[in-house]
Amino acid sequence: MTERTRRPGPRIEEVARVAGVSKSTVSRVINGEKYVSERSRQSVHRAIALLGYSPNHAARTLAGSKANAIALVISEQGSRVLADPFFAGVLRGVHAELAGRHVQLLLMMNQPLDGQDQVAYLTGGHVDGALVVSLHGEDPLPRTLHEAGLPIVVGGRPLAGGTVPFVDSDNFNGSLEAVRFLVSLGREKIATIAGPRDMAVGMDRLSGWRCGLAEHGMAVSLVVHSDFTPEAGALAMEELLRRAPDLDAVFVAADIMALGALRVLQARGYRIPTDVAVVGFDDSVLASTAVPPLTTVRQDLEQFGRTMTWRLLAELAGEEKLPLSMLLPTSLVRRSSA
Amino acid sequence: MTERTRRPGPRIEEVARVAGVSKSTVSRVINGEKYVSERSRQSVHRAIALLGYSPNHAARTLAGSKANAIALVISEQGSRVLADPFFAGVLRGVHAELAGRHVQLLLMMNQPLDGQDQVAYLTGGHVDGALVVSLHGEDPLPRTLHEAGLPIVVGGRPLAGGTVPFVDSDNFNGSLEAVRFLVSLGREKIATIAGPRDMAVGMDRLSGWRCGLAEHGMAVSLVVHSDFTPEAGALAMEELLRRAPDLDAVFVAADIMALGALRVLQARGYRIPTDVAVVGFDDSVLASTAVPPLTTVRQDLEQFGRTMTWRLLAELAGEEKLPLSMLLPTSLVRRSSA
DNA sequence: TCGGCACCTGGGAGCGCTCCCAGAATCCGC
DNA sequence: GCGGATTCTGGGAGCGCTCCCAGGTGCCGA
Repeated sequence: MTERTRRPGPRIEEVARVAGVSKSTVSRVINGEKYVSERSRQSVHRAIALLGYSPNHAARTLAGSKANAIALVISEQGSRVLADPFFAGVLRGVHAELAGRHVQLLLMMNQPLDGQDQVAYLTGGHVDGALVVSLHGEDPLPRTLHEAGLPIVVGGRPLAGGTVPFVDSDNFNGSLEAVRFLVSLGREKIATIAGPRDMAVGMDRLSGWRCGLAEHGMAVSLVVHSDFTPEAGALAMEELLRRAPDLDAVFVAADIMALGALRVLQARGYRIPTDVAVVGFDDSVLASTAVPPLTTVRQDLEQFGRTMTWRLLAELAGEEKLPLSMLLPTSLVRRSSA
Repeated sequence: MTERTRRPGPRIEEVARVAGVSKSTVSRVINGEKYVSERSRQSVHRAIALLGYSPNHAARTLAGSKANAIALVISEQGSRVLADPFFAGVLRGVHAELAGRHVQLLLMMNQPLDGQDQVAYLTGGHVDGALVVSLHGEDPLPRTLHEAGLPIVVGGRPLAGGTVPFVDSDNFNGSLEAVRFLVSLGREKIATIAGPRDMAVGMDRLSGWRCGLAEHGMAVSLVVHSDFTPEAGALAMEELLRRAPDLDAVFVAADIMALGALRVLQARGYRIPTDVAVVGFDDSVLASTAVPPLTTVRQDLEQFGRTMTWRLLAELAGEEKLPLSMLLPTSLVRRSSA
């Protein structure tokens, strides 16, 4: 006797009836198409407000040619330490940019086991496009998806290069500015703790350091590669001090490594910044709470997320002549460590 | 002339044909219903694998009585500093628990502007349930959703109490253990920097401290409330030292505040842990990189996320006699600060 | 022998939209 | 005035599933 349970809320049909038009017209209004009279548009809007109508996502997706959803894919190949605050900031930006549009945000993490499935899912029409946050430069996922024809935007420059659209902080110029600042302070023996060679973010920051030193004819030999952990940063600092006990500045490619470096320097009796000036990168929470507070290069993660999303939505909207990739400005934040 | 574009991939009809059964039977196999012969089940599975079939989410949702999706709602009322690493850890757990099931994870952030819309969306049949991560104890959202009949699990005990299912770390016992540890070290004047009064996490950790002291007949007057920032932690520490310059231990309700406290203590010339023992809470990255490395109470955030998800899915599956709320064990991590 | 029940199966309506098509109304220049 | 473009509108097929219903089969106890 009981009717089959239905989802709550009014249907488009009901809106049409109240507005005194056909459901085709209501659909046109909802989707912002042209060829709708102002009169119809008004009355549809009124009806929607009156009934509290909200379109059924599943039905739109099924009937239409788009999924009304994008995926945020976190491609996790190690280095989760770096990823944590990075990720939260970016996410905030993504969400802000999506606000008000009828686009669902699906979250996927790239776990080793389901790489296959994931590609199938993403390219299977369940989403219109994807934001791929991939800190590991040689991750094949972005390329795979892109070649499968799925519109994507990668967060962080892919090492492989090629034609995949990406957004990244301007790591090169950020580092360059940091080094120029150290030089302006009169520092003459400027070392660096660089990121891993297989991550673009590591290489770009290293290039900036190199370039900054080269500008002033300074030697570019004091490099130690490390990964993005405080422990590795400490080891790298020890190595640098072994090679050059008289260095007077170090540019560390991530705040989290700088913490380790700071600890080693202090343990060895170096005064900061008097004896050794330290500059980090990221301006994470860690930077302001370090002792002494860390001078660092700030990247705006929320802007990062917004830009990725904007770029993807623009492509989905059919906009042309979009820039393939975009670099976001960084800025030096002066605190006490340099 | 061109056919209307269709999504790629095979349909259920095709699977049925290849398997030599009807689409009803294929549907039954996919949904794990009973009353399917072993023979049919096998051949359907073979056909699915052969064709690389993956069910269309929109169609399932439209036709069926459930949405096959859950929402992760980040209810952001300030205190984002605490939220960042917390959130990333929980998310990992949620995702891990969801792996392999055909349930989409939708992400929503609770921005002030769209509170109304959000409730409408969530209760409008777009999702089967929601995980609400809400650190702010008096957030009305959980209650609103719950009263609207949407199955939810809240991350973090709601202050209002009531009958909303939640998962939380066992903040009380974690703090209790920390204090007992300090007592076992022979400390006699144990202060605390507590969290805000309007957050359950703050109050529970404070209760643990109180209880631990009361067990040994010690005074429970050395309390300063603070918020979850290093700056506020520093101010709180200064206040404590003003009131009791001779304190010999401080239990800080969050690592991030402990950093500020540490800085103040060191600036005042207190040796850690010789003069003052410091114990934090959370075991975030901050703890291991602090100088000295922080003894702290560890909460397993991934487990936190897994448990929330498990609880929600179990409820959706119609399981009965589920515990209303669940507290997850914490453990003391001994480092150098105490 | 025969109902009754558990097990298994296929057919087909219909979920709530979008989008194609056909056609009506209006406007323009010649 | 008239053909054509442009603007607007409604009707209805169909997206890919789920779930109800009707019905078939085999096994049991009466």
